[in-house]
Amino acid sequence: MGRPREFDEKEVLLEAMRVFWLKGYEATSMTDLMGAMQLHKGSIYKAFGDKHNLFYLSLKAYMDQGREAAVQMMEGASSPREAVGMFMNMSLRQCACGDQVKGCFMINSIVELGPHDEEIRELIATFMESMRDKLISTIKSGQKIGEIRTDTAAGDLANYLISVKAGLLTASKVKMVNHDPYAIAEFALSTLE
Amino acid sequence: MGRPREFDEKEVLLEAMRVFWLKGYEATSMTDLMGAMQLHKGSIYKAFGDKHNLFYLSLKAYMDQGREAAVQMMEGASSPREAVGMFMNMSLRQCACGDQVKGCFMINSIVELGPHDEEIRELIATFMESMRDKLISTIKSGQKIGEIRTDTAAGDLANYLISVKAGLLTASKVKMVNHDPYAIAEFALSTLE
DNA sequence: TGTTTTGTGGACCGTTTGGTTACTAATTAT
DNA sequence: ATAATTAGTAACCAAACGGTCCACAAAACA
Repeated sequence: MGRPREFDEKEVLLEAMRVFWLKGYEATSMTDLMGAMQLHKGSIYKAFGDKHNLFYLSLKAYMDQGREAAVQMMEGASSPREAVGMFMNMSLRQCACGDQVKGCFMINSIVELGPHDEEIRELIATFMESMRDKLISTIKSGQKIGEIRTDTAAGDLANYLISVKAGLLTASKVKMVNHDPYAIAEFALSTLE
Repeated sequence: MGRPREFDEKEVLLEAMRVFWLKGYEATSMTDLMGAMQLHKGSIYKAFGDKHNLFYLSLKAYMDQGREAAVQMMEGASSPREAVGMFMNMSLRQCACGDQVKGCFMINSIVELGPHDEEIRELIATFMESMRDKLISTIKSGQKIGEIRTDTAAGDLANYLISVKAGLLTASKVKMVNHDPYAIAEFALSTLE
C-alpha cells in the first residue's frame, strides 16, 4: 500500500557506489549523490537512511558483487593452481586498468575509514576472512595434487597472496613508471611452486 | 628584521603531520589543525599558506624522514640480503604495530588523493621511484654475490617487494584474525632465494 | 626613541555541509 | 468515495567549512 517507488533501489545504489568508489566517503557530498542518483535529498534519506548507511550499503553491494564474480570464476577453473591465478588477476582487470585509476572500492574504504569506523572495518574484515577461507581450501587442493608447495601452510600462503593483491591495487594508484601489476602477480604466482 | 616567529616551524609541522596521518586530508579540519598545532588560524595561513599546502609539506616531511631512516638503516646492514630484509620490516614496525592502526601516511595519501590530486600523486611517485632505485641497486649487489636469485630482473623483484610492502601496510588496517604482517614479510623475503 | 616590519589573535566572511520538515502526489484498503 | 499510507519535492536549518582581514603587539633597524 502507499505510493510506489519511482526508482529502482538497486539501480540507484549502484550509482551511489560509483561516486563513493571514485571520491571516497568524506569527499562525497549529498549534492554529488543527488546528482548521480538523480534523486532528491528527501527520497534518498527516506529510502536509505543517512549518508553513512548509504555508504555501508554501497560497499556491501560492491563486495557481494565481487564475491559472486570470484566464486563463479574460480569454479570455472580447470585446476586449483589456475583458480588461484584467476583470483589474483581478477580485480586487477577490474580496478587497476585503463585511464581512470580509481582502485578497489574496498581497499579505498579500509584505508580511509578502517581505523575510525568500526562498522565498516568489521564489514570488510568479515568479507576478507571469508575470501581467505575460500582461497585456503583452493590452495589445499593444489597442495594435495602437487601443484603448490607444501613447505608452507595454506593459511600463510593465502595471507601472502591477499597482501600481494592488496599491494597491487594500492600501488597502481601511484602510477609509477615501469610498474606492471600483471607481471608482479605472475611472479607472485610463480613463488607458489 | 621584524618580529620573529613564536613557534618552531618544524615542530608544528610534525603536529600537523600527525593529524593528517591519523584522519586523512578531507576529514581533517582547520579546527583540528589549530588544536594540534596550538596555533591560531591566521598564523597557520601566514606561515604555511592554505590547507592543501600544509598537507603537502606534512607529507613531504614524512617521506623525507622515512627516506633518511631507510638509508641509514640499510647502510648499516651487513649484507644486501639483510638490507632488503630491513627495508621490508622497517615501516611495518612504524606503521602497523600496536593499538592505533593508522597505517602508513604515504599509502593513506595515495589512496585518498592519488586519482584526483596530481601534485600529491607526483610527489609520491617521485619518492617511490627513488626508493625503488635504491632497492634495485641493493638487489643487484645481492645477485652478484649469490644471495638473491638471478632468474628474475632486479627491477621486477623490487617492484614485487614494494607491492608486498604496500599490501602489508594496507591489509593491516583490516585487522583480520590470524594475519601476521611479519610472517608474510618473512615469506616474501624467502622467495628471493 | 620613533619607525618599520612582521607575527598574533580573533572577529568575520560567504559557502557548503548533512539532515529535517511540511506539503503535495500517488496508490491501496475499506 | 474516502481514509490511510507512503513517495516526491523543495524550502529550510543550524553548524561547520576553508579562508580573509584588521587591530594590536613585539621585535629590529634607523
